[in-house]
Amino acid sequence: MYLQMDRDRTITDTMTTKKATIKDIANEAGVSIALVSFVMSNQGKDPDERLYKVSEETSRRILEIAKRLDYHPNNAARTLRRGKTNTIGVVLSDISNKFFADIARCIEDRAYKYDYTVIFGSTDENAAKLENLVKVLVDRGIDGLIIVPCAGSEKFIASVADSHIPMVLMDRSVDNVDVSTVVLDNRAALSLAVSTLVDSGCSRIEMIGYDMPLSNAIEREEGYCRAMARFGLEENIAVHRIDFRNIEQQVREVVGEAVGRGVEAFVFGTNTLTISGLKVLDSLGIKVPEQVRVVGFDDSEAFELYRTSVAYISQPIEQFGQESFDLLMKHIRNRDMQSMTVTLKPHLVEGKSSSKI
Amino acid sequence: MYLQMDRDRTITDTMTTKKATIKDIANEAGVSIALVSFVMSNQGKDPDERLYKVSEETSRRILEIAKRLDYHPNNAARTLRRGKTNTIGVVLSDISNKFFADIARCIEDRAYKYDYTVIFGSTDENAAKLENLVKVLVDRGIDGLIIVPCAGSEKFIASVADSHIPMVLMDRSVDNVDVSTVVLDNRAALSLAVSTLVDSGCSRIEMIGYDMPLSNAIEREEGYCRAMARFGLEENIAVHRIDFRNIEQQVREVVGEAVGRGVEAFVFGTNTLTISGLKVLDSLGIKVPEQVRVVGFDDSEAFELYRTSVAYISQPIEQFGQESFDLLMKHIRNRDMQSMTVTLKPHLVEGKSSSKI
DNA sequence: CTGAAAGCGCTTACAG
DNA sequence: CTGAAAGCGCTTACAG
Repeated sequence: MYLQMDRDRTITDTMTTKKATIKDIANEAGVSIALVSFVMSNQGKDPDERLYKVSEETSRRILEIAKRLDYHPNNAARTLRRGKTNTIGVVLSDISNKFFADIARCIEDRAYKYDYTVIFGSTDENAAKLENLVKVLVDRGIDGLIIVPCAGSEKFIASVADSHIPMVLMDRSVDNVDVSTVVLDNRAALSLAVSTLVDSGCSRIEMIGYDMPLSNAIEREEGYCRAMARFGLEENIAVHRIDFRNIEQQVREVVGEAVGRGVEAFVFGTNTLTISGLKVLDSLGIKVPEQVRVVGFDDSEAFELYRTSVAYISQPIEQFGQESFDLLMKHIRNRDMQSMTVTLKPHLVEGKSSSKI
Repeated sequence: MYLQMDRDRTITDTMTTKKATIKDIANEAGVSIALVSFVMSNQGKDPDERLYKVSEETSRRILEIAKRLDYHPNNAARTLRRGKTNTIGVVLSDISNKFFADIARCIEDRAYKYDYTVIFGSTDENAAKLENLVKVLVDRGIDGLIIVPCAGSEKFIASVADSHIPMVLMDRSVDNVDVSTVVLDNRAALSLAVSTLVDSGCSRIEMIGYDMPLSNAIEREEGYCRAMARFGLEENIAVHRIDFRNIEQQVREVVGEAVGRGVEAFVFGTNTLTISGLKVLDSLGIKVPEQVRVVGFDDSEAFELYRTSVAYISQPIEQFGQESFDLLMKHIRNRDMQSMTVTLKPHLVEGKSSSKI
């Protein structure tokens, strides 16, 4: 019991031992806090670029004391003074979704390199949640935002753009808003998917996508339709739009019905839909690619495992993360920069299910 | 060109229109900034708990002006004054790994509820990176840390614990350090795995885990060995330790060799190993469960898809996130709290590959 | 080469 | 019920 109390007292003591500040260093070194601040802030800088010269000896002494006192600049004070947080907010659909988790990781790495901190938020495709998240982040004082817009958030996105907070949209674009955007060439992606299937002898190819008014969903549909038309398969065009709140059941119905009609191949519009579709096909006892061919979307460990593996459209994840971050940095550094759109190229990963038999 | 300039000027104007502060509100309302601050900080609070009473009318007027001026408290100033950031750091292995991504999502949701912001960092099982990340986060001034320790980080973890920064370890424990921890009952998990396989008629069951001195890896091995012993299968015990930097190749060798020896079943120690193992089995043309049975670890969309699906140990992801966060909150609120360990229960998700034929 | 001082926006005893 | 004032830790002209 006594031991316990001693231990607690020690904890409290340590707690009240405040962290060292520039004031402590200044006292110890017998110089002004201004000098300490200056030395601390000009560490890595090229001597010629420094505003003032500090004598080698003083500088060294200050640095040494700082080290001894285990000095760490107070971030809040610095932020308050500088008006810059070195933090960005990243608002995406769901960070537990593999596609976004992968991108998150790339952004994290890149931000770390640039001495930026990133705060993630998931919207679950809910516009109210997106709005709330962005507000919280802005209140926190982020320097910029990377946002995956969701259906219904268009007006709010426009208002954020108007407020001139540095911002980059990712994965999906929003019409009539002057904002930088990083997206996939979705039409090219679906064109790739259709071509592959046509090459392998299919003509009854149907698409399964989301029933959401999102740029990427719309463009993927368009890409599918155009590609089908290009191959003279207009009459086989069929797009099934799935409500993302009820994926499992709807995919089951759609796939079951389509297979019954003798469809030869499916193109799925997202990774979640692909997984769901493969499960359904499996449970129906339908063999891929023997009975039905499949082209999925996004990388998934599942695709490689699925029987002799399915083919899928692979998005350049790293580029998504990097380009979004880099573009945001540019906007942060130059607030007057023109907004721009970066379009990334997809590529097709062949699986036996799409190749010629 | 002129239009362009006009546009830029507007941007600049907007930019220099500074955000409203309590001072602006005070001026507008004809009261002191102290009063404004007080009103703003006691919004939701029970009137009886408020330190002072402010006249209804004044309060309402201030709130109204705040709203009109779109006032948002400056986070940096508040933090500087309060010495509390309402931000926690979460350092995990790799946020793009499904297991951690899922947990991250749970922590994010929970933190959001409690008005906390969370900053994630990935270590890639690299102790130096972990150390660096934690230092950056502490410099940023987080209120607490959730850490997935990696091999080699033990001493550093101990030093962080000594500094009395509120901290919770997750997924893995560290010996001889007085720190709260949330872990899976790994022995129970492997016991479940082995029992299931024995039930389905296997006796030549081998385990494939990581070659890492981590508590969870060690406990899973122990769990496997004990369970095998309990069933009188001591002589069949075989644990294969994989170097996590070279998973693919090593798993290929180990699995290939074991199958050659007529092994009946594999227990994999993590999701990554399971995926890797299933790929190898597939590429070797070995049918699961007909030729070899498999019990994997962690949920993966891939498992359900894998042929007639494999069985796997499912970890309670939500609890991992929630318990870790809640425990950390307790430590933040009560700095003298005794550290404690929360052990979560695994459960087995049956797949046809493990069930009796 | 170095120091004194103002100020970033907020909170919190203290005084009335 | 309300105000004046100090101070959180830092940066940045300004002055010498």
